[in-house]
Amino acid sequence: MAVYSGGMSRRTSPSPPAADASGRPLRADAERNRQRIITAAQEVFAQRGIEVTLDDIAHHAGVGVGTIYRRFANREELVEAIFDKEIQRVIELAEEALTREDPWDGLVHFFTAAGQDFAEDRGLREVLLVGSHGKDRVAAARDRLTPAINAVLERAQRHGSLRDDIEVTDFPLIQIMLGAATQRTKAVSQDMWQRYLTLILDALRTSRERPTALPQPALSQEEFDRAAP
Amino acid sequence: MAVYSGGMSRRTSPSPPAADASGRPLRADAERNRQRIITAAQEVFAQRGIEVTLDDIAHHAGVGVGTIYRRFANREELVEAIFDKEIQRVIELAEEALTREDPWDGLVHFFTAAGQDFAEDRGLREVLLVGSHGKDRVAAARDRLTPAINAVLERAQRHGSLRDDIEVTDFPLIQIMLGAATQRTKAVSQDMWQRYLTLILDALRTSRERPTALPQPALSQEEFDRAAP
DNA sequence: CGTAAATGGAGATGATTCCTCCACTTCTCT
DNA sequence: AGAGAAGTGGAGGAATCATCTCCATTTACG
Repeated sequence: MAVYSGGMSRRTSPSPPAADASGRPLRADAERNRQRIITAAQEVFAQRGIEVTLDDIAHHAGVGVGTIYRRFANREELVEAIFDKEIQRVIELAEEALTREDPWDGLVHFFTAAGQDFAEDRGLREVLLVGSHGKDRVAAARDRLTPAINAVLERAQRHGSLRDDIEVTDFPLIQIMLGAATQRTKAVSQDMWQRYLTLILDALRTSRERPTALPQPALSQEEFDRAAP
Repeated sequence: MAVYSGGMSRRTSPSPPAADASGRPLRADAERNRQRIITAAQEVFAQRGIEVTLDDIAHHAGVGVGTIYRRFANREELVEAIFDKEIQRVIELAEEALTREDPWDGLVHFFTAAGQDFAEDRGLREVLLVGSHGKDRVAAARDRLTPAINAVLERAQRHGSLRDDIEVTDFPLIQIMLGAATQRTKAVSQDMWQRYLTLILDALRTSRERPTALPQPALSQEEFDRAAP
């Protein structure tokens, strides 16, 4: 009963073929299954978080659990394999923001692009924002991420567009807040987080005369109820 | 090994003595234990959420699980008994906000008081904001809450201080976001949510020239890591 | 002090998860 | 083509964990 469903978002790029412990490359069918497992894990983690069972992932990949355990020693190893790649991407996003000409624009772009990644990937939120899972790996990633975020923020502050009292740790906390809004509303609207990001950006500006137009209409009471998990 | 620890915050008011099914009042020791159970449940739900086991609550109350099951048919019944009271309090907060003279002031006060309640009570957040638990009871409560919130918001909008594009469902979503920030930071600071509420209030104003001073300094990187669950 | 009420907490019951194991299938290489 | 190595699925062992029941014992109270 295969439920494998093919590619996911732009974040996916095929992993390089893996070799066996003794250096021998994987048999063709094994390699194919390995890719399926990785893709399935990305999708399932993204949709339902890191707590999902390996049985779920196996089922989604259309393989047996045994097959997963043949390639990954245990759950943790699979989780790492997936999120090393995804965390890397967020770092690139921050570095890229610095190349934008207008500092405020760079900041907005960074908050939005990261928000998009987090909105699409519950697993990524849980690993990178909530903590508690795979501490070491994540701490290392954060050490690369922090200076980049800092640069984005400070550049916008010198420029006068970002209020002075914002610091690095505000970024993950804002993303955590947006993630919570996403979680609560995603059953009904994928992009509600944009409404709240726009609000928060209005808060981050040094000053403003009028509200920025919100990109999403508020949920109706009925939608809000329907979205309840 | 009793761990019963006495009163909690202002939210506590002793429940009226309960009567047995046949109308007979409870024996003195039974009544005492019933109160202990209720208090313990409030405390434990508040600290660790509704998912805690009844064993935990029993232990915290210094009674056996059997004693809980003697008073409450099952888990769900206990949860309801606790949160009916707490939800009621939030409703009162909204109604009270309308009595404040300045509309913006009323709104700020309401968001803050509710934020405080949610920050102190993880169980309340889970029941009232996240949904998924005790749908019916909560839906009923929400029907009373909604008009009150609406009144608070509309009054501030007519007054010109609150931006026009905010609606009722923004309130619970903002509280959800603050709750997420609280959850992530509470191990290190109880009041971080105030920093982010202040930011959000700056977003909700129709216009402003300067940032409002933030009531809490940002977390340091080290604190942020240490706060990880 | 006798009796009805109340109690504690071990354990029955039922989920749930991770991971192992091995009879069987599928590849690959000569 | 056929032997042997590599790979596979998924039932089920082992561990954990939560709800709720049961009853020998303790406690309150007329």
